[in-house]
Amino acid sequence: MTEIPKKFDHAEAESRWAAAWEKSGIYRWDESLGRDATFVVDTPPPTVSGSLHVGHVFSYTHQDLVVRYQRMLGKNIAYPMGWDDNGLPTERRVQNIFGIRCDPALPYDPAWKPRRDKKKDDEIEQVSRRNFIEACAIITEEDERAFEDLWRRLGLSLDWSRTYATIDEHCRRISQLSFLDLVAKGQVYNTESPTMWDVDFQTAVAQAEVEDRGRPGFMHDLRFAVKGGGEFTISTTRPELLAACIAVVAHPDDARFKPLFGQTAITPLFGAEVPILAADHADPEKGTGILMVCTFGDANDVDWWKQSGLPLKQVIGMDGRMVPVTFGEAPFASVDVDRAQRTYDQIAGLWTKQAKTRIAELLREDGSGPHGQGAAMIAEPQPIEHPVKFYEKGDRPLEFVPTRQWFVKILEHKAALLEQGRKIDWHPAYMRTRYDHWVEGLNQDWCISRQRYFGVPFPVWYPVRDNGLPDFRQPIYADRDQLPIDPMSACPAGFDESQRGKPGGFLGDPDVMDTWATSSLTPQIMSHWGLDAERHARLFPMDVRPQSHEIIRTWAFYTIVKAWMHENEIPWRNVLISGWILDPDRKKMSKSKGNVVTPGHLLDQHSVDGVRYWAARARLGADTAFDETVFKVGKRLATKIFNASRFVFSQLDRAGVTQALPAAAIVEPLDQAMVARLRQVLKQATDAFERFDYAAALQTAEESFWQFCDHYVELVKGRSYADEDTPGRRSALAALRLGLSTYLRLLAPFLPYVTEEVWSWRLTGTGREASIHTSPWPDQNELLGIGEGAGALAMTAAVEVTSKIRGAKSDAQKSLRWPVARLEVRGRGEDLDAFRAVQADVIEAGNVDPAGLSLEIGEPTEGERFAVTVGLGEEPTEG
RNA sequence: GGGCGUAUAGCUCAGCUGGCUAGAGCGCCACGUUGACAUCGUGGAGGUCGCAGGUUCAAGUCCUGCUACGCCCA
Repeated sequence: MTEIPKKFDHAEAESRWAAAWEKSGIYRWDESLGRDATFVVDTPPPTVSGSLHVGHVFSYTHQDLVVRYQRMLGKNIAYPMGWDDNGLPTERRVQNIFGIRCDPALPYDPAWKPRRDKKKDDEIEQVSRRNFIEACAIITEEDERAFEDLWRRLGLSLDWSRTYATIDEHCRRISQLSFLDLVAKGQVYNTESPTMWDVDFQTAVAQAEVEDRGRPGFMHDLRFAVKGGGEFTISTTRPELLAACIAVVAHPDDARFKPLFGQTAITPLFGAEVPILAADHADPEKGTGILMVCTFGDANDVDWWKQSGLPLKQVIGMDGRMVPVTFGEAPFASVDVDRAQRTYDQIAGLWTKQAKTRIAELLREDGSGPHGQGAAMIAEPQPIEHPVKFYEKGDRPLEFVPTRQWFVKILEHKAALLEQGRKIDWHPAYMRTRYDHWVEGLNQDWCISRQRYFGVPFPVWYPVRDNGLPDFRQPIYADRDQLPIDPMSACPAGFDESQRGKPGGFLGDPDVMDTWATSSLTPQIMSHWGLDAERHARLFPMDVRPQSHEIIRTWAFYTIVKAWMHENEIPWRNVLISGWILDPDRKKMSKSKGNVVTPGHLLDQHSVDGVRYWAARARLGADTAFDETVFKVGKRLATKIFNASRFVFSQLDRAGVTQALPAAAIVEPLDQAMVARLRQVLKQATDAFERFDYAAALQTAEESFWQFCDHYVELVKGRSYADEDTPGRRSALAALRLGLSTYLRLLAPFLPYVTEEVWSWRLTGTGREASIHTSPWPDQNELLGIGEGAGALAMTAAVEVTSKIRGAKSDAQKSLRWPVARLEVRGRGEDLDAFRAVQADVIEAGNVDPAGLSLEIGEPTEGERFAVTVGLGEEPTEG
């Protein structure tokens, strides 16, 4: 029999149990069991950016609580972890750490090794695409290790044998399969069209990755000439796009400009003749009410241009500089070609910001105005604050640049996607509104191609025509059994490598997929959709998707899209949304704000159980302020569990009790009253967990456990200490063991280490009971055959009278063992009856002289059950 | 500008479909250590439940408006 230790060394216990759980494999998914017996979790694959903070600990603990409850119910748990390692965040880190950039034109250098010893001033090294990807792999492996170490320490009950990474071979295969399936279903297309473009990263981005940021700008009022005489003034924040102006528009109902519709305007400086037209998006209240349409200043320009049939004048390049253009050649017509060219040459090659300044200067010059009269710009530009679109990870505003991209059709499926959202249970329910709003507000198809390197390639080539240009309209798709492939190194069927880039040959698609194109498939990645139909059926649709609310529009949304497109299914039945960690000033904790707390020292100081307790107190969806005092409370609970268990087991040991005693042994009213309370707690905690409300389950279990310790255990000590084997002692021991065993299991999901530790002393059994974490969740059936006795009323009576006795001693500044010579209890008949049933235990616990006890029927004071008078004795009795 | 959420003791939070004389823990104050626990126990003091109206026999709980904060979207 294990000797029960005196102190709880949480750090030692944590490493010991983490290793033991891994060795015994209690968290493994059993592939042989069917869907109904299995509980499947679609865990967020974190972006392994290398930085960990308490926010991670917070939300991942939430899902683990639910998982541990389900495991104790006897479910076969499928709970894998994945790493979302491809994409821009990794590329950025790799560039910074190794001082490198990818140049896809360079050949692979097998001897090249990345170096970490570079200084800031060292020249950036250009490496081949394959070398660059190898460097990315090095970094992601390191980052993944750091995450895994933390997750293991946190006691997340993951099946580590199922770990995946979104760049690994299996995930590339599933992603490419998904792409080909969407091609077959007609849900994906490639086209050249203006796309939101980050000029620094030089890649397209999707609507979900775009955010509006309030930025200062200037409103410029510019005079345009009307052909044949007259003028008007437009307002614009982007005068540098003047050369790209293709039309001037005002609202169709705007009386001020109605006479101009159908006429032709002439742009200042560049002398372009452009139509004056009506357009609904022109806001009469904004600026002068009439505005220029450029290719492209904003999304309105893009939308309007698409249906206008007007030419495209692209002046912004993919690098964010003004591209050289030739006036006099279509589409850059001008009434004064020489002047237009002279003007434009002054901004060609400049960044847009510089071009704006230069153009503004030119517009101030005399003669730039309509018909050569005055300056085109009236007054000085007016400072304004306006929303500007940025890539969420970018530093400069997005531009609309026409590029060839792959898109998934989502705009035409809004109704179906909303319907899918309604089939899923959201917890809390109001979070579905976010999903609905996002779907309703979609205005672009999902752009899934990125002009990057560390990602999943498209399994696509393009035939090269006789003129040497690729034919994008006739893509050659890879065969399913070829996957995963990289079209930059593999050939399409019927071609050989010598034909790459040659007329009559082929070209590989150089782009990679958006990281969400892969992470939207996490259910399919785990289930091996498309590869293993039986396994898929055992796991899909999944039970729960835990995540936080800011990625409803991305991860949740895209996953719902894919499951619907592939199989007309929902990916999971429940979505659990965790809130955020706020700093003590209630600001969101984020790296950029510099208020991030890292979890390492918290775990050292407050123990894993203490930290998990803090996370478990936060209800789903609710943001929580970071508060270290809560960790202490959790650690205190763990200590309490440890000490209470020591007491109970030492009593059992003393009596030689090694097995659970029969239910029929619990005969004392106080013990039966404790069991009655247990019945309530069990129901409440179970109901809460069934609603995924782990926080409520914890609150119920915790509160009741403290009552168990502070009241029941104290009241029962007298009988428990008895030396002879009486029914009263046996009842106490049976109830203590039952109560403890129940509370330990109720608390096990929250505090896995301390509960396993004390469970292992005396309660470990065989099979499921080898670990508390696989032991059965406590059930009402365990309490069958235990009498109701005086019911819960008996406990209430005992607690209330005991509290009065304690209060009297506290008031008199005496110790709790100070003798009570006289105890008068007055109450109603039924309350007195309840008290009588437990009075022996109360007398013993309060050190009351039995001869001094008197009961009296009467009305207690308002709001209380009993009126109690306590007469303290003269001095403590010995022994 | 639209939407969602939150506002309850000094702090962090419970209070489900209205019945509370509004709770817990932390912190604070006082007292108490020979048998589970000082990583503790006992007791105590703390609130006109953001503001203003309304519904109701009854509102922290429902309705309307407002204010502050957080987030999402434009």
